[in-house]
Amino acid sequence: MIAEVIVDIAASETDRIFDYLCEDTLPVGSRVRAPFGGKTVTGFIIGKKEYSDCPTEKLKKVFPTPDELPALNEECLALAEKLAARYRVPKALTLRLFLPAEMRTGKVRELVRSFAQLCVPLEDVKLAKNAKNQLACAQYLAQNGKTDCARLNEYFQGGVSGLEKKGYVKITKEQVFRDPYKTLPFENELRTLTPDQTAAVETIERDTRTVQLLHGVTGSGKTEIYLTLIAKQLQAGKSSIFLVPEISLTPQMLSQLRARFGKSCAILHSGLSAGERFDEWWRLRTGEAKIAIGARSAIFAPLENIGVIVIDEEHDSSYASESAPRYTTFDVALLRAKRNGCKLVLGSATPSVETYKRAKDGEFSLIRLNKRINKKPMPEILLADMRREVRRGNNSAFSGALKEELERCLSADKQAILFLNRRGYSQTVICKECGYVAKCEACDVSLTYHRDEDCLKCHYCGQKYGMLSACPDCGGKKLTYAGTGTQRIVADLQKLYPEARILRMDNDTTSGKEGHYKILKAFAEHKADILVGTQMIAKGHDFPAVTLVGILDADMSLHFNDFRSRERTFQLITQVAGRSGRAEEKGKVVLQTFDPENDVLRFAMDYDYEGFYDNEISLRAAMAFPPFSKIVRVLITGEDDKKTLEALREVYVGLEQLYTQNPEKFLFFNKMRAPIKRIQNKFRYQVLMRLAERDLLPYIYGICADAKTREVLIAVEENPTNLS
DNA sequence: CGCGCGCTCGGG
DNA sequence: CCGAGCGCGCGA
Repeated sequence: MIAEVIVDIAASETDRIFDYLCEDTLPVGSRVRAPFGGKTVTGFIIGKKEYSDCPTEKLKKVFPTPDELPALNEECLALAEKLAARYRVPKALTLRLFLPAEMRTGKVRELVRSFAQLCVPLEDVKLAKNAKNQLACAQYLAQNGKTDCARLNEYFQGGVSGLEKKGYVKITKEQVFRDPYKTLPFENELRTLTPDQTAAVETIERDTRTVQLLHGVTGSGKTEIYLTLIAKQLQAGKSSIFLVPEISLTPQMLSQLRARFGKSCAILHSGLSAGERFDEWWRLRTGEAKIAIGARSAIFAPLENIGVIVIDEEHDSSYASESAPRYTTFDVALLRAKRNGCKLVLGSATPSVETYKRAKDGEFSLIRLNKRINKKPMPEILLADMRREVRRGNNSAFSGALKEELERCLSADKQAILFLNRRGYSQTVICKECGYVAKCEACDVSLTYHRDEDCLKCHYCGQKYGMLSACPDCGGKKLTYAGTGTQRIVADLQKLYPEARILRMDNDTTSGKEGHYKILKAFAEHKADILVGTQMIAKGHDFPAVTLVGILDADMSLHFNDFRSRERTFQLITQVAGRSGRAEEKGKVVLQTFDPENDVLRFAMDYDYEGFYDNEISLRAAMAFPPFSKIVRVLITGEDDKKTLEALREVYVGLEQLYTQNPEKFLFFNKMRAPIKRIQNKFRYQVLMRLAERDLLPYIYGICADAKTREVLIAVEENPTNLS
């Protein structure tokens, strides 16, 4: 038979079907080895047929890999096809998404092991006198039966192969699984839910819409709802996908899930060894495990007959892929949900504005959980006006209120978390006396200081503004650009509280995930009193002894040069506040800002998501930002400046034509240098657009795909999270 | 993507 | 006249 093969080479030139001869038994979806242009590459059979249009003498034969099942099922193939078309990338790239990386890199050596077994009685084994190893090996096999060849070779060097050659031993290849679980007892039982939770589960099951948004305050018991939905599907013989932000796959959560679902669940996360991850993937593929749990990439889990897909912390930015194909997890999840006829459940305490709008518009079902399960109030948030602190002569990073609370906290032998946000190197100009922030007149987005040109720029429209020498509002001269770094904070803090044990966690000092985990563990065990860190300490961790959270520079995130900065700030504060007072003691949060009247901070203080949303959505509408438009950035990067510029020109010509033909569909269109002109030796240019409708997107992808060359990379980013 | 072919340029 | 270097097109 003829196999239609996609070779695993990520290039547009090879992105087409190549016909090969193959065995009739080799199913569609199989991974194969295919002779291709002088050497042998991996390929995927995406179809089979009787005849090929290709001249017979050109046809070569593919040979199978030792996989026990085709690596890709029909749904995966169809989905890979769709994604390749949607993002205009080679099919090899989208097919890869469905496989564990280990399968491609071949780093997993223990996938198949050889097993030896005697095939004649021991008495019939006739050997030369000096063949001691073979004899010993045969005796061992007679006694122990089928044995791993690797082990036999260790004991009796060369013995097995000698026996095999003489036909006394049969060698079979078998797949072995590593078991990352200590065999744990588990219960797949439904737990007792609160009436609110039960109602939520029932609504989700009853509602006919595919997408269900679960909007529940922190501590309202969303996780138990997900687990119940999944457990019910499991009982009905259906599989599930449960997605969480990478960061929240903490050891506690993992053991909780394993205790609940045992071997029925497979956990795909970066903490596993390559081999373990690989085996977890195969357990899903074979159907031995029916629940896939993991970060973004787990949406590609090789499952069939999916009963429910859950995306927890739906608003989390880690759900957007940052390299080609730049898929959004939601889009893929929706495709899979529709294909499987199942529900897609999104959960968050602070849904993204885009998602919430769709829910309010009735496209998604909206389920609210307004009460915390333990009925405890949310921690109280105190606002510390940093302008007043400056006026009083306090130029430190700590307000009087924060110091007061810290002292109270430390003397009660409780723990505190100090949080500071140094996202990127955005240089926002802020007046320390009145809280004024320089913003673009056209875009209402914070301006960014550019040292090389000594000017302020808007990253959304490229407009330049002169650098300020004094605050235009109050005339103050105390204009600053950046927040204080973690190191400085820790040093100052130690000076203030020489007795306190302080831990610091940030990307510069803490190497790798292991390091992070160690620090968090030490803090959880109360081996320190204060934890200072960035974003990463905000998520998912449970520190019962923490009664105080300090947010040192809320303005940093609030005035980031991004249309989502308000939204992110609200999410951040809500999330960080959730770290405080998780056990008996009531928690407190001190929120330091130069802009105490800011409405986002006010809404966050009151835990008023609805208020925040109403305010934000009208702002977005007024400025025509998403979800009322689509921001598209075409980023062109290359090492050779000339060739990169050439590619920019070509893309620009194509896009400009699109623009002049459909001016009414564009809210903004311009080409410019990327705000960071060079990263890792690559020159960067961009064409920035804001579209009123999304129907032009395929053309944009098309133009960019055509202009792509070997040395110049062209990326299309939809609603990008940062514009550097 | 990686190879080989063929064209070009430079040195002998 | 020959050898190294790069651009282009091909691969089933």
